[in-house]
Amino acid sequence: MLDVARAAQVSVATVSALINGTTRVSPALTQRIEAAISAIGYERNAIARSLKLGATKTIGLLVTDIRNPFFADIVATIQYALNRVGYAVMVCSSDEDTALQDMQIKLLLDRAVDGLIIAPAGEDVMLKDFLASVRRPMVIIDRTCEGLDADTVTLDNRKAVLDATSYLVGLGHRRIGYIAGPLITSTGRDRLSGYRDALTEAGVPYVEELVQGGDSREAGGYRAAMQLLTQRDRPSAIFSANNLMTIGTMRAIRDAGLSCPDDISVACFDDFPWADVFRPHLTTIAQPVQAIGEYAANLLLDRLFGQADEAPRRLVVQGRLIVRESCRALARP
Amino acid sequence: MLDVARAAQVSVATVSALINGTTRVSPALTQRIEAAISAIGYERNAIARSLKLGATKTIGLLVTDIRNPFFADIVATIQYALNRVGYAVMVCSSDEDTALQDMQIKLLLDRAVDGLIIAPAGEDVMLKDFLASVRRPMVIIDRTCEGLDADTVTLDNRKAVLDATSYLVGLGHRRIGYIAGPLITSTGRDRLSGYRDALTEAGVPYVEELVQGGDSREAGGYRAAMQLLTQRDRPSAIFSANNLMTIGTMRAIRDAGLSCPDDISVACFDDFPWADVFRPHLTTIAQPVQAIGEYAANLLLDRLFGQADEAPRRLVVQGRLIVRESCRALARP
DNA sequence: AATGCTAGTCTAAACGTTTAGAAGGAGCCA
DNA sequence: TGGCTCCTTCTAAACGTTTAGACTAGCATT
Repeated sequence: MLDVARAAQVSVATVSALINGTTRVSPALTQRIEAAISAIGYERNAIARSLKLGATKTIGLLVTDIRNPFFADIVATIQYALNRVGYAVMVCSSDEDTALQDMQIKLLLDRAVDGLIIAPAGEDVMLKDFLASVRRPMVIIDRTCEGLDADTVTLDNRKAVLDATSYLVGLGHRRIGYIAGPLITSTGRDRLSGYRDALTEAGVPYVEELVQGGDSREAGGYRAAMQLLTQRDRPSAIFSANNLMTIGTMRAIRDAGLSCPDDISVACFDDFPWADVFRPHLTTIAQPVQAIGEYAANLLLDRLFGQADEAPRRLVVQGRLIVRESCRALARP
Repeated sequence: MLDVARAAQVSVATVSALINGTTRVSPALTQRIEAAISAIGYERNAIARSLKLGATKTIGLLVTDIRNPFFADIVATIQYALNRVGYAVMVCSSDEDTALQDMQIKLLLDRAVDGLIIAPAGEDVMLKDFLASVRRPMVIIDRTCEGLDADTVTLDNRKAVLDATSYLVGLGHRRIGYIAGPLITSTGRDRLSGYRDALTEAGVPYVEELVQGGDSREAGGYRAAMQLLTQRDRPSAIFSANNLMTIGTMRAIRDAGLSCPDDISVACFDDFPWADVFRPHLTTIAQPVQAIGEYAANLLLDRLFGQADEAPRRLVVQGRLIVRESCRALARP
């Protein structure tokens, strides 16, 4: 900018004024400055600008796994919503690893992001103190973090699983296997409680051995499903608590030489874009992904522009059970 | 930092020296400074630091569609590789829209990224001049950009499709439909040429109407497949040139009331993590995604650290045909 | 006693912007 | 002519670091 100013024989203040349109600049100088800019090929240094303005117009987004289509969708939506208003998005993936998660957050903070959107991994309790120490606008998505004063966008997980389980019960299923996500997360607990509540409502006894813990990845889903499928009194249906574990579940069913829905019914959390194209056509709970992303972006923008000290807002959205063909009705005995 | 220096009664230079470990600091001062830092809760301002150092330790990554599992995987791999060496990744998605792409690149440059990894969208020619004007280390992945002096990592697309097509021919197929990606991209052209070359090799005539252009999204794949399926002399096999179009293709087959592989065989580009779990078990060309991501990250790091003026390197990796059950052998007539 | 070396610390000048407030000039009115 | 206002432009001080080079004191060497 100094070079431009010299070439145009004006002060840097005038160049800055012209570029930012903060003050009127006479036509004569405007022309000279513009000529100098294009002659030199000047590009404003964004770092110096950020330093002076105290904002980077960048937000950090941390998810547990970009490869998970659910989060890929979330990332795309948030990215789009924030780009529209001039913000860039720095994406990190914690791979469900709390140590990595801490590193990533530090990495983001060290890039001086103006705000954060986080889908937390690992145990709430551990994370809480760490996040509380981050003095930056922040919204938590997907899972909650008990006791943390931050905006959140979450699904009504209990209700969603309750609906799906009730649907299975309605088809006549009594032994329903449940492949759970990690119970150290609010999501894992809420979804499981939906399952329990549905059974209770229907008067079906809750059987400990029908609930198997997965790790929310494909491998965990596979192990858990195998456990269920090899029990002497095999369940007639399985509910899988997230999309990656569902893939593992289906692989286990295949490896066990069984067929869905003939030998075993399957319902699961999270929809797939191809669910009605490949067989078995899965019955799923679809999350309103777009809405979650938009809400998260908007909550953060509100904080960035507006009242930073307002009470935290907690948005809860509803899932939707999409019935396809992976669950069959049991004949009444 | 000034506050810390004052509180510890030292100069800012000493504080900086301690924090960065650039010079030895006596135990007495070390203790005083550390006490002051934790008392004040000081955190180094990364922007000021970047300004002084002239580097942000951040790279920009632009893909055409984060929701595409292929790119999600690429993003995750690159992110991991760069995080490991202290770089953050700013991700943008152009949604195959060249105007949006230009905006995103400007957005990234305006954040003063140290380098760029780009999977270009749209016509090569348009992009070339724009990218050439970006004076920053850069590597192009997935597609090439004719005439642009940049490092690239690409797949041997022609060879991959040639293999797949030859496989179909070997099964006895003669009328093989081809659902092409946009021919304004190198990827689109190279893949198509693999198809043509395989036919030529086998002495099978190339039929214009068997090649239908998709838009590389699901909707385009659907339209193209429908076109093929409703021809009087329906092809016995279809090759779909990317993963999203494949979903569209399968949807079209379903909507046409046909079954794969009984009524029509399907092979396609890009593997799915669930391809061997859901039916039909697709025969696909798998790209070495991890390798592509790693190579891209390493090429960029080489540029960032080393010789910025070295001749551009062009890496080409090989795909792998994974035969499953979506293609059936035709009885010899 | 003069000199040199080492270790630890400091001063001050960058890095490239933005912006408050000063300065200068033109036009207008009494 | 003097006093006002308005418009444009400039000066200079931030923003929070890093770092070359100066300085000091203590100690060993000649």
